Amino acid sequence: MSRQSGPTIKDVARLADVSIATVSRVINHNGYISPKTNKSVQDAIKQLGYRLPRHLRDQHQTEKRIEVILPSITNPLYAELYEYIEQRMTEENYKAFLHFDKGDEHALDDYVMDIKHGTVAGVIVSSPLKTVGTINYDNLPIITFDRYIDKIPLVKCDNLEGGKKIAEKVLSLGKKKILILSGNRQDFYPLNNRIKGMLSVFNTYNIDVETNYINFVSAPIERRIQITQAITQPKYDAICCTDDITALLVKDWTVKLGYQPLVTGFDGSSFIQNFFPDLITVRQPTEEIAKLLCDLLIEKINHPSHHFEHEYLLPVTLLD
Amino acid sequence: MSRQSGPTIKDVARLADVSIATVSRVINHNGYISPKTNKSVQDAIKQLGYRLPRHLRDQHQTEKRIEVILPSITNPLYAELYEYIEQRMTEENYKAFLHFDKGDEHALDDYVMDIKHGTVAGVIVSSPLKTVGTINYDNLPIITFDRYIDKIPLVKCDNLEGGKKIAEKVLSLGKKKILILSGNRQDFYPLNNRIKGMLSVFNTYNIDVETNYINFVSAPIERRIQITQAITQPKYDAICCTDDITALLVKDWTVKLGYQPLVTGFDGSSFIQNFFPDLITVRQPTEEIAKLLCDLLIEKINHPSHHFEHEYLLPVTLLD
DNA sequence: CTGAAAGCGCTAACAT
DNA sequence: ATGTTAGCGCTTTCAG
Repeated sequence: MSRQSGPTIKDVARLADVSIATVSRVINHNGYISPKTNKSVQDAIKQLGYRLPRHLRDQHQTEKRIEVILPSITNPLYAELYEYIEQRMTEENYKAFLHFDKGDEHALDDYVMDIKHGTVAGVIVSSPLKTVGTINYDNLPIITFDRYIDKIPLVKCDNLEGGKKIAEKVLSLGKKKILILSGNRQDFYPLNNRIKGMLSVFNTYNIDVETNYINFVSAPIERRIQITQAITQPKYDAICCTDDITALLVKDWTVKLGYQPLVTGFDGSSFIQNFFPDLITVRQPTEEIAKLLCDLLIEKINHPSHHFEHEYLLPVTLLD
Repeated sequence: MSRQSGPTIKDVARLADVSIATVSRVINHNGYISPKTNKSVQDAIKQLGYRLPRHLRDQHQTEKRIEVILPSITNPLYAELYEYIEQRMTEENYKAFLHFDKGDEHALDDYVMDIKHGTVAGVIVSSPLKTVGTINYDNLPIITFDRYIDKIPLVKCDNLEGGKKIAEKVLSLGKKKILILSGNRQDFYPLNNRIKGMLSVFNTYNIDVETNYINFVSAPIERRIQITQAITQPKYDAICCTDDITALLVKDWTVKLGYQPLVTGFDGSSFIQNFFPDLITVRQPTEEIAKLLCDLLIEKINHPSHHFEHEYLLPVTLLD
């Protein structure tokens, strides 16, 4: 094996005139060390610019790793969520690592192995990953944001309530002919809670409502095309989208088409709040979601066999 | 040391009835292995769900790491840049890791050590990090996006040209009284090239131009406040901002103030192009920047002593 | 409080 | 083509 070129504890030990065991101890604040040797070792470390190599940092859990798997950070919702997660995890002395879902449904297996190898402390997922039959996920330190994966605890906002609030708002504005547009095929069937919430209200008032979806594609350009196909004529009073990005695209398209229905979104990231303050949408409490995800995960890391709910619901706010 | 709980190559070896060396060879596609043993080993690996632990994956460079240090991904420009970097690095069989600049100016040192330990392959930075005197950065696999850090090669778009294009556009629209507003104090002094470009054009035509800046703060809310302080009266024909986010904030504020100067931005991320198609701005070629960053870095990893320019300039497009 | 030494899971000569 | 064995840099008993 090629010898590492940076300084090792051996070098530090030699310089400080102690054994490598002692150096190890001061690095890990382990066992007792006399103030005197401590100082001389610290000095040697500084002088040589010594640092524990990464691979040993996670072999020995010096740096507790959390893997975060997201579909993309191009959507401000996820970008913000990740930044909050990263912040909180840092506060709690963990280190977050971001991964994108590459369409490999079995990606989770690898992380599970890493957990078993003791080399990652926990995982946060918000991608539609699959579970593998032979593994028991019950006591594993994994938490999900808004995705159902087997028995893994899930955190999400109250989508049903959000859908209702949107619908009520739309009704209060006197809209009668409505399209519910899902920005995502998966969410369309089985019907997701946002749509269910909207429908429950609309149906109560016998409102004329249609539903449609566009296939999920991350590139806005392609979504655009699908939207133009879904909305060809100005026949709706209001178009209720299941996410903000779709809403913005719809808004843009309808303007071009020369008609201006009410368009509503869903998610309400800070970015959207700041730069599209006029969009009627529902705010997912990103910061609170991140906090809860982290806190639950850490709880699960420390007490694998504690009882966890299958679902944690966070309240939602209408932005109008 | 606590024994790792996942299966090890030892287990695989036992099951496949070969030596651990053989298992190691099939894992690393090293040396010669008979098709027969290969198969039995592969089977054993599958059966046990064996996986090379992370720490060994990077100890032995099985997975070549690239560390990417960014200020934030809350700005779509950086979010997109990172996604492109991540994509390209994956294509090239590297694995990208995202880190946020935590205000620790000496963060680079740690990465340098990791490089020397052979445990990270390269680094891409876009944060104002400091360099440490004792280290020679010349042949180190580090590349910068739009930041001057000592002798590290830098990739950026042609900010000077971008500034000129913006100014020409503004003039062509007949604007006479202009404010150049920097969204970032650091960029204001020493004057950055975007502003220099604008000024060079405005001055040629003897246009009445003022300059101002707001202190950089990532939270848009705080920026808002600063903007309201910078722009209290409708005295400008046009306000040229050095980034899109600031431009959006300014636009929003001026509307509220009841006057509508021409507002221009800078960056032109896909997000902005898609959702603010009306904003006059300059497009940084994010994808090309990412590609160049990656390609140069990989070149530098493989040929540390090749000659590299100090600066690589990518062309810019006016979006109007 | 500190050092010697065994061991971690793996890779890489060196044999055969 | 495969096994044996000596490391790798560090942590962790176990003595003293």
